[in-house]
Amino acid sequence: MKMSKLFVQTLREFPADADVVSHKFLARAGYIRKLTSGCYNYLPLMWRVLKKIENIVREEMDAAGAQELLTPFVQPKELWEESGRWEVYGKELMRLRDRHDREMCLGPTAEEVITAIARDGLKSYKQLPCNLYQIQDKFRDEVRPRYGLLRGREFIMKDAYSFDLNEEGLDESYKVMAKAYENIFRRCGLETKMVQSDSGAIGGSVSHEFMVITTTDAGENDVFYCDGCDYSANSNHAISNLPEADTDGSKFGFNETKIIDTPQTHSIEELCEFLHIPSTIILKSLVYIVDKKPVIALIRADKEVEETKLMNVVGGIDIRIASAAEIEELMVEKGFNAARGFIGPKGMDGITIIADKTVKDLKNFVVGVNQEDKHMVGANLSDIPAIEEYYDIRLVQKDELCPQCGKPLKVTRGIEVGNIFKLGTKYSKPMNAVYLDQNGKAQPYVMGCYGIGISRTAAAAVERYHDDNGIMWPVQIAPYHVTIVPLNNKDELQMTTAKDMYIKLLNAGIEVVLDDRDDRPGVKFKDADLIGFPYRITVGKTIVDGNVELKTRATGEIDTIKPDEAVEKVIKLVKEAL
RNA sequence: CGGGAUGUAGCGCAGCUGGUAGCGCACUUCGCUUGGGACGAAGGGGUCGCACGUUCGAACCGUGUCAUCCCGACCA
Repeated sequence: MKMSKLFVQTLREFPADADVVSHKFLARAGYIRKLTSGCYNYLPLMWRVLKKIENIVREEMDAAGAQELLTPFVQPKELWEESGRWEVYGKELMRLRDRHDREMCLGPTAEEVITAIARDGLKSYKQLPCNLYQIQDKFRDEVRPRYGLLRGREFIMKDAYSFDLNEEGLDESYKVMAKAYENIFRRCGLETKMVQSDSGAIGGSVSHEFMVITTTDAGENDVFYCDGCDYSANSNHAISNLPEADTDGSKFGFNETKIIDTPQTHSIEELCEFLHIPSTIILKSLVYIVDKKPVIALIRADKEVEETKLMNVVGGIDIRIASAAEIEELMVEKGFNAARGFIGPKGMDGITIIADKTVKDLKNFVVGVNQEDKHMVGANLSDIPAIEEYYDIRLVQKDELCPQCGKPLKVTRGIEVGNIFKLGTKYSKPMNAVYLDQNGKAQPYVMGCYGIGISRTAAAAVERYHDDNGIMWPVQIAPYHVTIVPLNNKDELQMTTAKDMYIKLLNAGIEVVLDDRDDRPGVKFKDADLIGFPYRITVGKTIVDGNVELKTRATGEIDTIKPDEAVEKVIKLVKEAL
C-alpha cells in the first residue's frame, strides 16, 4: 500500500471528547471515528486490526472443534420470553418495534437464538458435544457509554455456546475453551490473567474472565491476586480471610448496653472520632434499593459492601444505594425519625436484612437505633433482630489474606477481554432444548458460553502498548507490519531503493506501506509512530554508503544495515511473530 | 436517573457588551525546503446543532428541543 493512497487522516491534536489512551490514539491516528455515542466507524486501518484478531479467534476456535455460524442482529421478543430474560434483562436490552408493532431487540448476546438453533438441530446424544460460535456485532444500551471502544454500545464480539450431555462434558468443554482463550490472547500478543468472576446477567454457576492487566486508568475492573499461589478473582467475586482486628467493644469501655447521644455523627469517621473508637467495633447499616424494594445490609463498619454479592444473595436484578429521600420515606413508614448515620436494623420488621459474616464476631458493638443523634453502645447480637444466616457480601480490600494460602492479596486494574461461563441448564430447561439419550429419554443440554470482545481486545492492546508518540502494536495484530520511509522523495537513489525494498517485501507476503508522500521527514516519522507500525525502514542520506535504518517501534532499537538485509530481517521477524 | 458543561469548516479553538464569521492544523496550486509535525504566496470549504421568539437586524439575547462530553448515583 502506498501511504499517499491509504485512507487515513492523522490529527495533530487529540479529539476533545476522547478520555482514555486507546480512544485518544485510535481517533487521532485515524483508526476510528465516532458516529454517535458509543458507536464507532472502524476505518480501514482499524478494520485490518479487527480482522486480524477475528482470524486468530477463528483459527483457535476451529482448532478447538467449534463451528462458526452467523445469526441475525435483530432478535424476536418471543425467544427472550421463553428464557424469561425479556422481563429481567433491563434497560441495556435495546428494544424496538417493527411496522406491525411486533416487539424485538438488538442482540446483546445470543444464548436464546443459538439455543433455539441447537434445539432444532441437535436431537440425539450422538450429535453431542457441539460448540457453535459466531463473530458478530452486539448492542448493549449502556447507561453511559465511555472509554471509546472499551465500553461502546455497539461492539464486535465472538460468542460461542457449547452443548453437552452432562456436567462432566461441560467441564471438558469449559477446559477446552479456557485453553483456546489462552492461545488466542497469546497469539494476539497480549498477556492475560484468567480470574474467577461473578456470572452476572448471563447467569450460571462458574465463570472466569480473561483480563489484560493495564497500568492505565482504563481498566474497569479491580483484580485481586496472590503472589503465593494461583488465586485471582475479580473484585465482584473475590473472597479473603481477614487479619486480626479488635471486634469487642468492651476493650473501649462498652460493657453495658445503653443508648447514648452521638450528635452530628453522620459518617463512620465522625462517629469514630466522637467516641474515640476504631471502626471495627461498629455495626454499619446500609439501605439499598433492590428492584425498587429496600434492603438493609449489615457489615462491620471498616468494610464495604460488594453490591454484586449482595444482589446475588437477595436475588435481584437492579441494585443501588438508597437516596436520602428514600431513607426518609422508609423511616416515616416504620415510625422513626432518623437520617443517614443513625440507621439500624432494630424495628425494621418486614424489610429484608442481610448480614455479612463480619457481623457474627462483633461484641459490645456500636449500632444505630433509628434515632437522630443517638447510637446504642455495648450492643450484642441479641439486641438486634435475629439473624438466621451470615453471608459474604463484603468487598475484598488490598492486603486482606488469600483464601487459599493466607498471603496478603494484591490488587491491580484489568480490562476484561474475554469471559467463559458454565451455564448448565439455565437456558435449555426453560426453552425446552433437549436431546434424546440412549434410552430415548429427553434431556436438556448442559451448556456453556464463551465470549471475546474483539473490538475491546484491540483497544486493550493499545492501552497496554503505547508511548507518548502513539501506538505500539504487537506485530500479530498490527494493521501493517512495516513502513518504508524515503526521507526525500526527490532523491532518486532513496526512492528507487525504497521502491525496490517495497516490491521485495510485498512479494514475500509482508504487509508493507511505502510512505511516498512528498512531506518532510518529521511528518512521516510522527505518523509512523502514531499509527504504530511495528517496524520502520528509513531510507535517508546514508543510502550513499549503501545503508538504511531498521527501527523497531516497541523498543526504539535501530539497526543500520544494507537494504537487502533490512528486507530479510523484516521478513524473518514478522514470520517469527506470526 | 441527578448534577455540570459544551454544540461555530474535517480536527482543535476564538468571536457571544446584537450589525450577517475568524485563527491554527488539515486540504488545493505555485515557489522553496527535506533526519522528528518547515517557510512564503495565492486559494477552496461553514444554513454558527435545530425550532420558535425578541429586534430594523441574532452565532451572540430569551424559551424550547436535540445531540455530545464529564462528574455523581449518596458507603450512613
